[in-house]
Amino acid sequence: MNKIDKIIGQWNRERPDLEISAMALIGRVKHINQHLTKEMTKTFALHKLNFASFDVLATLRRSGPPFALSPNALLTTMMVTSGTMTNRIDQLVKAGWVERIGNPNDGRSFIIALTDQGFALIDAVVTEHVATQARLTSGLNQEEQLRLNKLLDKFLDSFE
Amino acid sequence: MNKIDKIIGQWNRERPDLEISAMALIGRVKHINQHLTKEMTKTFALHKLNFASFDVLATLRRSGPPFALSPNALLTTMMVTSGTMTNRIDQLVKAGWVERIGNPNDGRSFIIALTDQGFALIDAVVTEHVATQARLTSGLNQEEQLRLNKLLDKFLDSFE
DNA sequence: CTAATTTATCTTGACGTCAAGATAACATGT
DNA sequence: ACATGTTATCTTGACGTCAAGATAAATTAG
Repeated sequence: MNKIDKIIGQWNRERPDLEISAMALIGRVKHINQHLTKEMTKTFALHKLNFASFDVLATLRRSGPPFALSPNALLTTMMVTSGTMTNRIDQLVKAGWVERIGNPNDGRSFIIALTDQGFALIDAVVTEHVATQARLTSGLNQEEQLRLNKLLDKFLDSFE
Repeated sequence: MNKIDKIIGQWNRERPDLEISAMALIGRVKHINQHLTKEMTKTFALHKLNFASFDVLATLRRSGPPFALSPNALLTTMMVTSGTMTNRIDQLVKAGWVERIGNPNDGRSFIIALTDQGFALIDAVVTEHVATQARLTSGLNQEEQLRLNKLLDKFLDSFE
């Protein structure tokens, strides 16, 4: 009898007219996400990073050489607003992990490039991060993870 | 080939040493949660509510008569800090949906009680909310939802 | 060549949250 | 009684985010 089950029980008692089967599913997704986020953040904090900064560095790293993208490309990938992106970049520049490089062919635009320190940092952090993720999912065996992945994939696809 | 698959592909190319199967699973949970939250928020916004306010009103409503709980009980249930709770309550009091009622036996404590307007509001909103949730999960059939629920439940239980 | 439009990025102000600590009342041991 | 510790709630300051709009450069239409 966990937290979600208790909530469902309360609603069934108070509002038996409502068909709330979807609520349990959505509630579980929310709680799982909350827990995972909290735990992953701990790994980042060990390197003075927050989730947002990790996200930017990781996106640049996995984009491959030359490890540089425009702010616009970054905010599109991460689905955040331009204001948020500017803020994230400012912090990373201040820390010396990325730099803004002007585009000679377009006075408006820049590319955000990993510095050597930024590259070294994200390469180290992502290794730990992957280990954290493996630990967080270890409560399910290989076969369960596969089935869960398939269902989540279908769920996700249904939104488009 | 969705967004998650693309990220996995990039990591496999750039860091083939990493075993990143957990990343896809966690990434999907994150994206699904983000989408669900965004959609549910729209329902709340129709009634000038945000997610936080809905959460408080719904917790009071489903707790049953007399539809009142202490701030401490509320923040424990919702896993937010006391500062967050004070802020949420202040807003709801200002809007006239809850009221702070002092405890004659304990000068420190209050209970937060739904007003008649608050009760009427949350009863209406939750009905719409449940319909929204049903729509958001309609991409999976009954059997798939059941299997997903079971897997999520096990996943969630593995955190304790 | 100029004016209007589009594109890329940054700025501002507001919001919800948290961590840390302040405040005030209650409970307990001597 | 009184001092000490505990409990319940609120306050403050900082953070990350967003929406709206400002700025400035590039593009397009006439």
